Amino acid sequence: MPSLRRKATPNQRDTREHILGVARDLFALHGYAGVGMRVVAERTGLSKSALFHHFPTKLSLYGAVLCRILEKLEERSRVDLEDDPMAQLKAWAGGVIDMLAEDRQSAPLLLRALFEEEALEPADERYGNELMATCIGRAHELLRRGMDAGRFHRVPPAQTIQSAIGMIVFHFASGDFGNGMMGESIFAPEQVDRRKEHVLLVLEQLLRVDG
Amino acid sequence: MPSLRRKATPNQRDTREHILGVARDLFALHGYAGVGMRVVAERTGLSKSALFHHFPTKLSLYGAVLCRILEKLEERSRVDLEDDPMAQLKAWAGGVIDMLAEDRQSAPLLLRALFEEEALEPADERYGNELMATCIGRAHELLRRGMDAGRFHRVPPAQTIQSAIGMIVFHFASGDFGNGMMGESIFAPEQVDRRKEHVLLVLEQLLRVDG
DNA sequence: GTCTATAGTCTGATAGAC
DNA sequence: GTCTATCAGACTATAGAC
Repeated sequence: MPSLRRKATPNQRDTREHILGVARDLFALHGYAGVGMRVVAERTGLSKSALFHHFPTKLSLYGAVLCRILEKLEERSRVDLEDDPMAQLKAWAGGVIDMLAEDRQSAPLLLRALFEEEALEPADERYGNELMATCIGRAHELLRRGMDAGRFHRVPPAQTIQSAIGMIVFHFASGDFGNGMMGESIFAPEQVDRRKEHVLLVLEQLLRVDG
Repeated sequence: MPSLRRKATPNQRDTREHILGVARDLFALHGYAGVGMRVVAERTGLSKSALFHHFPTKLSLYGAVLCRILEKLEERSRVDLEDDPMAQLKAWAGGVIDMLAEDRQSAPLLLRALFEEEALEPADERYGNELMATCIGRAHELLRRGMDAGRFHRVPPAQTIQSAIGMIVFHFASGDFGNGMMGESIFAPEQVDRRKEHVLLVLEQLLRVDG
């Protein structure tokens, strides 16, 4: 009966997952330098040494947390190239919004990773950049196709993508400031829907060619 | 000749200014927990104790840095209520963009302050919140007037402000990611102009009532 | 106002037993 | 794989001389 709840002697994978979840929450709230391995160990219920057994350095733990998030982002930003450009845009932005709304720690962590010049281990750095490039590349491609087909106004794609990311990531990283602005939790389901609606409206107004 | 370059025995104000500048750069790059008072002292050319004489705690130094930035932001976000709503919008967004572009450390510091739950000293917390509220309040007021006058479409003001802040602050905090996206430094003067143009275009497309 | 010296705590990381 | 015990160094902050 392998699918029964296992409680004792969790295997290596489960322990890793557990550590990653705890570390993600802490890094999101306090930043890389603000989190000590002691606290991570306490919250996971492990000793520090056991923790260092799973992740040989603090930086490797941080890198693993970031890559995990970027993998999800890459996965959720996929678009169907058969769709018309506006549907692709909705799929891209909608996917990213859903992902950031489901894991509330993702947006602050992503933002931090951008300006925190905390160089990751080279392998994580390469892998992370690759995932990010794929995600951004999809947006570039979808905008290019829309403009070439005459369905989108010709606006600078890089500017537009920066705006889209800003509108989306900032909002879901804005914490109490955002809660105060919106009058309720930015992660409340209906608030997430309203945010999606608004971001798509902004992009539509900018891009849509009136026919 | 009081205006000659004084080198020896700088007065208290100059020393404070010097410390604030050094600390701002460091906090922007490494976050609150990532900066030690030892490093701040080294970079300012003071001893640690001399530094603690000017700022009794690390938190008070951090608070002073943040408040300084918020003061500038408040100052630059002023609008002339006699102007028509679209001109007010341009003044508001343009002022904020200019400010963040002039002090490149401001945008990352502001973002950090939002989700870093690093409670400031109560006095700084209150003062900072007040400055921020003034700045945001101006945007709210300007949108309300524009809508009431029938010059702006009726879109949710809170959503619109979140989008404006996101488009502006994220861009100027995006560091190397942004540089890569734009193909040159996001702080190059002509890049700043292009960003301003784009953000205002987005807001115009969203808000402007065609006549 | 600035210094040297230091207190006491916390850091990331390791050694070696079980 | 997990533990206890420990390392050298960095941390914020203070005391007291000049």
